Amino acid sequence: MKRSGYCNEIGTHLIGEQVTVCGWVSSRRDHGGVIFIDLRDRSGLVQVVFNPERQPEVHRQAHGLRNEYVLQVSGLVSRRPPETENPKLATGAIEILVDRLELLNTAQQLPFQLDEEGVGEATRLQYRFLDLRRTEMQRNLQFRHRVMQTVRRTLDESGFLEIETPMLTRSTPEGARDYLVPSRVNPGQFYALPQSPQLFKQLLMIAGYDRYFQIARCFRDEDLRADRQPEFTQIDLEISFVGAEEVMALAESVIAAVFRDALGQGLSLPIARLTYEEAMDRYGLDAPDLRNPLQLIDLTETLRETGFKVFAQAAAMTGSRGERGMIKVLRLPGGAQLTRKQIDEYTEFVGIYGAKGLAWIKLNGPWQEDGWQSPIVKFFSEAEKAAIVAATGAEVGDILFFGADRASIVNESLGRLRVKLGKDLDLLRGAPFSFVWVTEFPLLDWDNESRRHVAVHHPFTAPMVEDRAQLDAPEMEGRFLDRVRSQAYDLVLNGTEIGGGSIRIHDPKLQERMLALLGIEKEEAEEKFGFLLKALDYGAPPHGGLAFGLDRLVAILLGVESIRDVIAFPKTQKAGCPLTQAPSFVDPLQLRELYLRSTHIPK
RNA sequence: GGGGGUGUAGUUCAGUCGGUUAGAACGCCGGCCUGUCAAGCCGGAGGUCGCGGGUUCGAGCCCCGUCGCUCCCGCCA
Repeated sequence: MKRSGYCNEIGTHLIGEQVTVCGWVSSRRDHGGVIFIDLRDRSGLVQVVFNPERQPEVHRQAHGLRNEYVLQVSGLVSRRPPETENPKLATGAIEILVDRLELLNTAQQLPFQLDEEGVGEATRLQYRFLDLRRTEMQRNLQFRHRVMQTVRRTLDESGFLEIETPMLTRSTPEGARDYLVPSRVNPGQFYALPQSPQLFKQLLMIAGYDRYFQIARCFRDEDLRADRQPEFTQIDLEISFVGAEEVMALAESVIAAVFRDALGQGLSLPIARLTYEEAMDRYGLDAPDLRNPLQLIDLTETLRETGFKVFAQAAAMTGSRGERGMIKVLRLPGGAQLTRKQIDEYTEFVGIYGAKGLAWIKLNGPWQEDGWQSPIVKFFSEAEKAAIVAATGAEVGDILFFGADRASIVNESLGRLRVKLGKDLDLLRGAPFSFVWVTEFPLLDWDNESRRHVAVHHPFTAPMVEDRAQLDAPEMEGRFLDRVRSQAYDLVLNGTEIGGGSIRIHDPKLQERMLALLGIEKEEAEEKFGFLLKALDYGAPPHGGLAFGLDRLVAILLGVESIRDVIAFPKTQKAGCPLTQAPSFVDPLQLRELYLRSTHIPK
């Protein structure tokens, strides 16, 4: 049952040789006389030819072949006759003249055609084993493999140890909802599937392993998105005796290796950087796509005294915890030609993010000549108009979009509008892949719902050395702590966060203080992750690390919209698997063994 | 939990104002066909219009409910 190679490997160098290939019938063209079949395997296609004059018996056999039948064919590699070469095919210069045909298996008519575009995802996932035969999915998963191997090799060569950590672990506070696994031998108790190997990798640093990595499956029981699955894969790494610079440099070297090996492209290093503050100021989001030339401009000071009440009120706003009001503008060059309908659609769009409206000015001409078309322009003084032009550089033909509200609403709504305009109007410029580091994230954020601070990254992230004193000042408790910066960094690719990490706290006193600021009681901390706190007491080295979202990274590099297209067996938006029908009800006996009873009442 | 989109043949879709027998392409089946590669020509089969209820003389189309898939908000690093 030997085969001489993959279909795609049969080339002109084998002309005159006898070969054997195995694969699926991708298409057949039966002329009554000569029959052509494209035989497909994971490598690609090769045309095999059944000629009645060459092998009448085999030719007769070939009449019965249908799509997706599984064959083994042996024959002579031959240059195609002149005028019949197919330049669209890698193997298009040759064909195999079949002498022997073995029908390894037949196949029913497929539920969808493998070469059809736009087949519904429900059907594709239900028959994923067929969907995965498609060229695109073959390409995606083979590319993903290449990325993973490159990561492994690169990190191995950089002295990293690949170490596995438990999948059955314990629930941690903070973060996402856990997937729980009941313990049979410990009635009433549960494991949690890991949201990430975070605590374990810190323990490995404390244990002296110095450089750890893992391509780790992570689980989070939250609602899904196009770039979010309940289980996903992280390239997780951690290093001892380093600062943020070393971690970022290492991460860059990994990404550069992926570019070189998987994409065959160079990547110019170092990757550009922005602080969180700069990113929010200019782009309104912490993951900006720098291919988009549009920027936000802060007009809060310029228009603080304006007669337009909506703006003036926003500028005067001070939130309960120090969140300011803000006026920002987004200038769209050439945007004066947007229709009223388009503007209405953008107004509705920013409403999704909490904006109460979207003020705009079309610059049909200079303001001095009454050239500004806008529902709000009548409120502005001449000085304000001049200042708006000076601040934005706006020219005739442009449109200005304004946001005025709490800073978080202004930034998010205009930031998202910037992204949407970039997509709608095809504004993205420059290289197809644009990386940027975003650094100096805030350490803490105020959560209004629970009335306490929460960690922006996670509770083990170290503050910036310069800001440490603010944390320790007792009078700071519960006040404006969102101004403290952390040693956290995100790597952003084309406007999507593909990796993030931080330098961790290795000082037990600081870790204790941090937990106190997060409102986690000593007892609770002791119970939930006392093991980490204890470990910090036994000689914890300074350490830090980072994790890449492998699914997102691969999806962006391949230019596919959804990470489901780079995962072999993904789940639907309701976290189900149409192939296996998971999740499912289980036998009551299984539940009894686990000391469980469902409270669910079927409708 | 909320908002938007969508569901018609195996697949992708069309289906007018509510009106007679629900169409097309591809696929499938049969026949013909010796250089195709989107093979070609002739013929044919194939429908619980997601599901349930309602309005109507009459519903793929209107109304109510429900389910699936999908995009987004909330949630989630």
